Amino acid sequence: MDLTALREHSPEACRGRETLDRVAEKWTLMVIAMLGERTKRFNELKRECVGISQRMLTVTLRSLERDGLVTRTVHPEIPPRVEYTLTDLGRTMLEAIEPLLVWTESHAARIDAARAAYDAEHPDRQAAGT
Amino acid sequence: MDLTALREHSPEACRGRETLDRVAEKWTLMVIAMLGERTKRFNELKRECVGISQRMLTVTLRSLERDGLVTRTVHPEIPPRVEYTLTDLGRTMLEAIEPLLVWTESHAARIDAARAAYDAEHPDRQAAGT
DNA sequence: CAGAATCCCGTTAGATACTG
DNA sequence: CAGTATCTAACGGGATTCTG
Repeated sequence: MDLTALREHSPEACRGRETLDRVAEKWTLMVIAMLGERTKRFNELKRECVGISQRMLTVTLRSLERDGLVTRTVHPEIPPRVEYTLTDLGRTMLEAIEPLLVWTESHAARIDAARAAYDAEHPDRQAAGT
Repeated sequence: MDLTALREHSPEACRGRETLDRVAEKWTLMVIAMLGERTKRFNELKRECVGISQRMLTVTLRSLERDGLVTRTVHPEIPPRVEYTLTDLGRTMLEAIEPLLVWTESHAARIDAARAAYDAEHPDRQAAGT
């Protein structure tokens, strides 16, 4: 893999890093993963993204829409119904993060163990509020 | 792909989400990517992770070390030399994020375009300080 | 139901200065 | 060189209230 571009100072490289930042935003991966299953409504996403607040879901979705990763469809009904769907671009991103999601689930225990071991060996270095 | 676990409230699911958070920390992907090339020294990483501050690199590396993803080796010389290397676990993570890194580089332009288009169509909705 | 708006606090992260 | 320490501004993000 060639990562040369990430280190450069060109405008393209900056965009690459910005995109990396977007990926690294707290709820991006989670929301994309959930929408990867199928089109979903606001409250459905809210229920599934355990721990997300209403506000952050709104902000995240708006941001994903802006980046062309998610489509927002308002159905003019009462009560209102709004559906969110991955765009083609969003689906390419989903494919790109699938290995990471799988890794996350299958290695969580090992990381937990490593963390405990580290904390046991470095009783001094531990952060206060963790 | 089965993402059921991410939605659950079990301890394992919580660990999964925590691991997702760790992955989504701002500099994690970048540092892992850079170390994926080879063992590197502190200042080398600092130079390559454009935009990172000394403090954030320290914090990120310490955190990665704690999670068993990176090894820190101090060579007792003067001037001091400290080297960082991916562990086996870290290398499995590197493999998991490679598709994402590639995606990031190859789709940055499209995201940029989508963003510009969105901003043009929604002159009202734009955030102030973006 | 699906938000928008407001308030407000804790954490994050940059800048700076110091050290083994 | 490879950090640590401190101080502070900025931002993220929760809780609450209000609306079409």
